[in-house]
Amino acid sequence: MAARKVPTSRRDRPAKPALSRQWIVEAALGIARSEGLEKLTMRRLAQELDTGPASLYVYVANTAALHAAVLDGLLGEVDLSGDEGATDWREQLFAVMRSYTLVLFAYPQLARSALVARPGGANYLRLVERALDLLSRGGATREQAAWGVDQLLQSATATAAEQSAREQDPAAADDWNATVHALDTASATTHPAIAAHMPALIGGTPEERFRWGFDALVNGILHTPAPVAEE
Amino acid sequence: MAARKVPTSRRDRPAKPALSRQWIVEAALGIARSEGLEKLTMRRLAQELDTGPASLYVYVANTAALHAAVLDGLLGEVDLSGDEGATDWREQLFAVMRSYTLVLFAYPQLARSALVARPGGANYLRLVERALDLLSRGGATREQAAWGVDQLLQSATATAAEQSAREQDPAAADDWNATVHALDTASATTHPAIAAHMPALIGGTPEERFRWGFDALVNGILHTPAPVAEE
DNA sequence: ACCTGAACACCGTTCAAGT
DNA sequence: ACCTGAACACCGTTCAAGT
Repeated sequence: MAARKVPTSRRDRPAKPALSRQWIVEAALGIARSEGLEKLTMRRLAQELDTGPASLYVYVANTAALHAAVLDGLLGEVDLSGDEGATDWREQLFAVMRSYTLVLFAYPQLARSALVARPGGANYLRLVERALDLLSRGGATREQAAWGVDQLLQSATATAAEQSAREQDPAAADDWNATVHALDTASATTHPAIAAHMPALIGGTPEERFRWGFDALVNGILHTPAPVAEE
Repeated sequence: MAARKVPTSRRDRPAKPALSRQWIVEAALGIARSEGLEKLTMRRLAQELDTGPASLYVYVANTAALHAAVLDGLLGEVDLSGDEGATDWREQLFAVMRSYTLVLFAYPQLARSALVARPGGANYLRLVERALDLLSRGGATREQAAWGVDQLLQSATATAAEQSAREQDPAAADDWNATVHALDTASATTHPAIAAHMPALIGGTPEERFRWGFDALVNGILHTPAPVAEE
């Protein structure tokens, strides 16, 4: 037995591979997948790669850039083919947005960073391309499609950020319960509208709400004229 | 001159006031206001209050609870009266959502935590109450109003999170520019839809987009039937 | 009951020095 | 050019000890 203690968390690897941006991002994906984004720190990542944190800065500018790279990689898992059986553009678009949401769902906390630092990678472009095409097929004008895709992606991202945080983080779940309780016990005299809408406010499965939100947004996009841009 | 060095950042106050939850939250609001949410740490707050971080835990469970308390305080600044001149429910609702967005705008990074940890305080309830009432007046069913308010608040919160991060954080602004550049240089052969929608995709003022997004959402809410809850 | 000092277990990032 | 040890300047949270 050597006197030097080897960090227990490191499974033995055949050999220490050379550092490279690709290898770093892959390792980062692994940590995000298995331990969550909040554990994906420069120090933790360096430990996984058998080096010191300073070494990573040769390939990654900072933590935000690391998160962006991980997000871009994950967007590759979004299924753009849509529902193959459906010829209906709406059902195909729904399937794509659902797949996008599920991908963000699977990696908690990443959706939050997607809201702030929008991805601009190849996979994000593919997603936008596909959504634009489907909305156009649905009869949206150029302006409606362009701004509508923005709304749809933002809505899906926000839903994933909210929902997945709730499922993973006990504190966030407590917050949600507190909100439900606050709505539930709001006095009928001080908050008549809340009382009147009560079963509906907290009702519905997440799936029902997601589907309705999608349909409402798509209907609104198609029926609301956008200001036409100048030449 | 005393030998003991007084922290330079502390402006001299008449006397050290007794700790209390209210006083702590007020000091926290001050830091969030002047230095941003990311500077609002337990240690920084303790320093501002002339004590050690451990003392705060008597009144505040953890950092998340602190942020939630600050957010709840800020929601008190939302103008619920709406546009007094307008008798139109839609314009009033727009004014309320706009005010909500502007409040979140003024305190960068707070919108992000609002997405994850929904506030459940008195000010949040007032906002929901008002929005429900206005949507009902617009002809929404109970289910449409209940789920619609959720969508409207989520959309406004996400917009604020996105936009304010972009304005405050140079790194987030860079990300945005990178996204714009990626869209702009997307090849017409590999991404025909993006190329075809190009002026619109990055066009429009934030105000135009916000207004259109609001109208699209409201129109969708009113024209999309929601599943009726059981008794 | 309230408050505190000190400690534990972490962070991101930089930089001079090595190879 | 790439990699590193060590340091700087921070974090949140706990806990035993004080008042």
